[in-house]
Amino acid sequence: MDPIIRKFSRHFDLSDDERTVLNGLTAKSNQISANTVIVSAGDPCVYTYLVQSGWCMIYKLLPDGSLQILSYAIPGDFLDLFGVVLNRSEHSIQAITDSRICPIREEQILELFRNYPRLALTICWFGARDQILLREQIARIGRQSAYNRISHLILELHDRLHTVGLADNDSFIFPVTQEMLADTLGLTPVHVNRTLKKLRNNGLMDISDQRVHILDKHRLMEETRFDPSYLEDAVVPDDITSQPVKN
Amino acid sequence: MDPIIRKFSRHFDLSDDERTVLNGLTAKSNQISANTVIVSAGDPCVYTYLVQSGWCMIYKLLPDGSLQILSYAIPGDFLDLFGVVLNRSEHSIQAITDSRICPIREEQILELFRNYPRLALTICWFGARDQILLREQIARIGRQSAYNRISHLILELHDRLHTVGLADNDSFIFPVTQEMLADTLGLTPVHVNRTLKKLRNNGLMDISDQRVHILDKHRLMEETRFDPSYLEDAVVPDDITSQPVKN
DNA sequence: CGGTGTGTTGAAAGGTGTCAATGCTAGTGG
DNA sequence: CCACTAGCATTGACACCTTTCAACACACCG
Repeated sequence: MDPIIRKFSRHFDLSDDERTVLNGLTAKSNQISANTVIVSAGDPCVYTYLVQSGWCMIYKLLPDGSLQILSYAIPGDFLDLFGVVLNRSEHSIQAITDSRICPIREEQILELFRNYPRLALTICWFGARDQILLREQIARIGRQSAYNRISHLILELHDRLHTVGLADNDSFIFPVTQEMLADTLGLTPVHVNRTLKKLRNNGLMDISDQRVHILDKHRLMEETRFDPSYLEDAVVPDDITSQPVKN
Repeated sequence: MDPIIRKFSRHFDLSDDERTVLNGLTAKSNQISANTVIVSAGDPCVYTYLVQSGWCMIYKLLPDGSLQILSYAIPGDFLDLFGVVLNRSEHSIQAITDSRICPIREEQILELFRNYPRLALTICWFGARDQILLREQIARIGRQSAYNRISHLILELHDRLHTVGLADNDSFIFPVTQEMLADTLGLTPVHVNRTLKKLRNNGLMDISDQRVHILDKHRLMEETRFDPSYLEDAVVPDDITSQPVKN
């Protein structure tokens, strides 16, 4: 089954008509190699993308030359879903690994809004979820120690990856360098390194060789007070899902 | 003219039909007093709100007891616009000042998606803008000094308030305590106080008596490297705005 | 084989936090 | 009208988490 169908199906049962439209969205995809810049800040927003495989990062290059990574996109995530209603992108997007992404034209999204209100609403749900992740990121950076920032982010990623079948119970492939972790969490690479060492010595997690090993998830969640409820799926409200597809 | 009409009109010309629907959204409004909790984390999402007057804050209470303010809502802003597609709220919302807010039922938003695609898309635009502000907040907290965090936030708020006529060229009412500023920017109240003093001594801005005075906007923008372009309005794409209202 | 990116470690500096005390203003109640 | 309190702003001294600077190890790769 096409990933996009699976993604939307999580929220309600699709009609045949809707399946056809969604399949049309992902008819073609592009293979891109690691470090490819997909969207550059200031670019006009013409496409949104569905990540089929690989990791991407959404980031801002600040005027002082520093880098702030805002979020990571993993398979199943949309890149810049709402970008299509904006004139130009305020951030940049880059592939971290070799990736396969599926470009979706602005026009195709608008078509959903015109004629497929349930799909349009579901897209809003994806957007709402992105917002939740951004808010969680703010709370991480704003009010937690380096130790907890890293723990919390790793737990979140583990949960997200597990949902799409890319993590087993205690490990996953993690193509993020310590420097990128630093640029994500508002730290320095050096301090990330020291903190990772401490996490390892404490028997909580081990990040090495592009792989995260969660050594003691229970204690990790307890010490970080990680509450994964914000990652749960929602269901699109009945009163619209039960509507006929077209008005 | 009703504020909500003005808000949507900024993006395209409304049909009479659309005006009627929008007016219906804001038919009634509630006066609430300062410090009222409007939404509490964990609540089911039944309403979104349009702020007509006053300031509100969106925040998270963290498990360790600390507070992270995520964003501020000023008149013309929606509170929790996408909340309606979620099962429960992940954050809390509280009035900072006495405020007038206009509750909008979930069902009313869904109605827009069913029958008023242009309005639904515009709502996405508002959501996209919220996302941009959240991302900017991440960059502020993650990669800037206390000095620049405060400057940047104040410049952003000044711009936003100016847009809705609540700031003149160099000052605005600012009902935010130093402690709240600290909880917004990931600092301590003590350090906020010292930093404000430094900003004042440097002749950049003065915050006192619930009011911000911008003393030297040019230098402030230069030192902070503040680029307000992310605050500009976008226009909803022609190809949907030129569509008939109903399909 | 040298170059480059990444990880690792040490020492020192510094921005920010912590603790604690004081002043100020508005509001409350006697 | 005056205590009295509560909330907020302000300041000093000191501790500490994090940064900065620098050096070195290691793996990968052309």
